[in-house]
Amino acid sequence: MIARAVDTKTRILDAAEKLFGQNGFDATSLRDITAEADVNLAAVNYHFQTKDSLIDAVIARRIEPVNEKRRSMLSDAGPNPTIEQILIAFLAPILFEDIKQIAPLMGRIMATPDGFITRLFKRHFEEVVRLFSGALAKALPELAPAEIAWRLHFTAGAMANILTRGYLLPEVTNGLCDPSDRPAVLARLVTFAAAGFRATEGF
Amino acid sequence: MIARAVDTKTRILDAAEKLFGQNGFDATSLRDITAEADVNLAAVNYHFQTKDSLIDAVIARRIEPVNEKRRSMLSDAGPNPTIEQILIAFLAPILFEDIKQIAPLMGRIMATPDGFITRLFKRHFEEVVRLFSGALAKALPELAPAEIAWRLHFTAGAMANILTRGYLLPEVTNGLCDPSDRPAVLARLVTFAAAGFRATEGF
DNA sequence: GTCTATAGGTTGATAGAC
DNA sequence: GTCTATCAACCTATAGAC
Repeated sequence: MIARAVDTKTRILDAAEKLFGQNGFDATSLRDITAEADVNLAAVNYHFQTKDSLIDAVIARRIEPVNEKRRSMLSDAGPNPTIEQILIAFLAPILFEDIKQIAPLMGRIMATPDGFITRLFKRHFEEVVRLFSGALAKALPELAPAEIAWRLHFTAGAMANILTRGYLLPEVTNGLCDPSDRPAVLARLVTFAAAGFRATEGF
Repeated sequence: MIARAVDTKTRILDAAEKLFGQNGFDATSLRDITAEADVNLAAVNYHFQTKDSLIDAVIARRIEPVNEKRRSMLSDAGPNPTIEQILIAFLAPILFEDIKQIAPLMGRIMATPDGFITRLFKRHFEEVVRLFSGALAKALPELAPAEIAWRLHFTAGAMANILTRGYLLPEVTNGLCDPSDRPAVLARLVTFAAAGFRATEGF
């Protein structure tokens, strides 16, 4: 009998992460997951009790490292970071997570407005959003707090759209845009968002 | 017997639109829809054959008027519209559709990456995206076409985030932001995105 | 911890009376 | 066109053997 590289619980988490990212939480059944993981159906309920609890575990496993990276990058930028440094600290950790194939999952979380997922979203993102709002408010003292919140919301939406629908860009532009070149995507989004943050209120 | 205000087919479309917007396409069963519409389950299959076909009908009914409004607003702005005019023509028709309660549906479409919805999305949006990309390219001749596409993608993401997760802003900011004030939201997003479009490439 | 088997509920779609 | 009744397929979750 060939020993497995990882234990059943991790196999389930990996398979669930992949399929949730690909097809969404609703559209992925526990049977899809156990087939992908090559484990028995009942193992899911043994390790995670319910499907909702599995979703929670899948998300929690990935979000905290991203937020930790955000905090450390923001901290590394010193006591008076530029807007660009703040935006990079906010965006780079999640954009570059693609390598581990978890960006689709993050995109899916951003794109699922249902109550349960929203609660997870708030639980894991609210604190880091407050941290970055504070940093941006310090870098842009002339901008009202509400305006900071709005513009961070816009930036997060742009980011989410890359994660969820980035693949559409090459199709619409006949290959002109390449969403898989993450450093270039990051540079573009930071340029765009930084200019947006520096804009004078009203038009 | 009290005559109904609208026929069964329209009642189904209205109920489906409402529930798809609220809870998503997957999470809304045909039984949910027929209960909301107060019609018989079999009526759905009689009028629309399949659920996918119903989804198509619901989306098609709303998207074309929005795109028509976009085209006419862009046309009304004359042969050399400003970036602000172009962005307003693109954003206002969908942001102000909220009054008819269809913004949740639009947000849901933007936020559903699954294959079938994506095909509908492309079918109904690709042409108008090309039209506005062309207008922006004309207004910003120094900007590479790929850059136009990227920045319109960012703007659409910000817009989608308002439609899908705008309700989070008052919660996170303790009521500082009011997403229901659509003219103010439009002004803010246009200010933000116009500055982003005018940004110099690279940082 | 892992399995088989199944309970118990939902779904989309249809057949056939009226 | 609208109804009742129902099918076949799917789902999550669990009980109980090993």
